This record gives sequence, C-alpha cells and structure tokens, in this order.
Amino acid sequence: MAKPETLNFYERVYEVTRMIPYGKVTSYGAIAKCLGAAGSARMVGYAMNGASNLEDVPAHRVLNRNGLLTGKHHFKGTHLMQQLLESEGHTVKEDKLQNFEDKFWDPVEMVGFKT
DNA sequence: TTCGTGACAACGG
DNA sequence: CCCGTTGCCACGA
Repeated sequence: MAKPETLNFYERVYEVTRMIPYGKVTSYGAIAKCLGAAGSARMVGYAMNGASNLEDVPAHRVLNRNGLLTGKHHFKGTHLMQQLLESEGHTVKEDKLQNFEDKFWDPVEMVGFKT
C-alpha cells in the first residue's frame, strides 16, 4: 500500500522549483526539507532529472548546498545551465555560483503555498 | 520483494 | 577549501 504522498513527490519538487523567483537559486536539501523529506535530497535531484526537459521547471536554479552546478551535465547543453544562471544576473566560476548565499532562496519560508 | 543506483548532505581528516 | 566515507530515501529492473 503505497502512500499517495510519495506518488506526488515528483510533483512536489516541480512545484517548488517552479516557484523559484527570477534571479534566485536554491539547494536540493532545501527543497527536500520543504517537502518534509530532508533526508531525500538525492531524490530531489533524481526527480529534477525528468524536469530538466520541462521549461516550466527552472532546474538550473537548483544547485547543491555548496552552490555547485552539479547537474549541468544533465542539461541539453553542456554549459546551458551556467549560461542560464549568468543570464539571470548570476556569476558562475568553474561550475560554482559566486555569492551563492546572497542569491539563495529558501523555499521553506515560502511553504505557505498550500496548493 | 530484493538489489543497485543517484543532479545530495553531513561528518571526519 | 578539498578528499573520502556514511546515511538517506525513492525509483527502476
């Protein structure tokens, strides 16, 4: 008997990722924590794997806790993710987002979306 | 159901 | 800051 919530796990990630404001970024752990699955940060990225094709889901705004563009290799273009971030006013150096903490957007403080 | 995998995170050195 | 190891949980076969 699988829980219905687990089935929405991917949708959860997509929704949170979609609501990421322009010029902001977040981490997998933050999203996972926002969903109530703090220990499932890996699943967030796993879910994003299918989202990388969805333009509705700005997966390029999702980085690891260190601000590294860990998933850039999964995008259509090798450096597409970095260019997208730079296009939004960010600064990327060696696959690493500069001033990451300043641009970090915590979804937990936005959890009040309540569907 | 079990096994293996993974765009992470946290800890120790 | 970098490096290696461990834990985490959902998904696919």
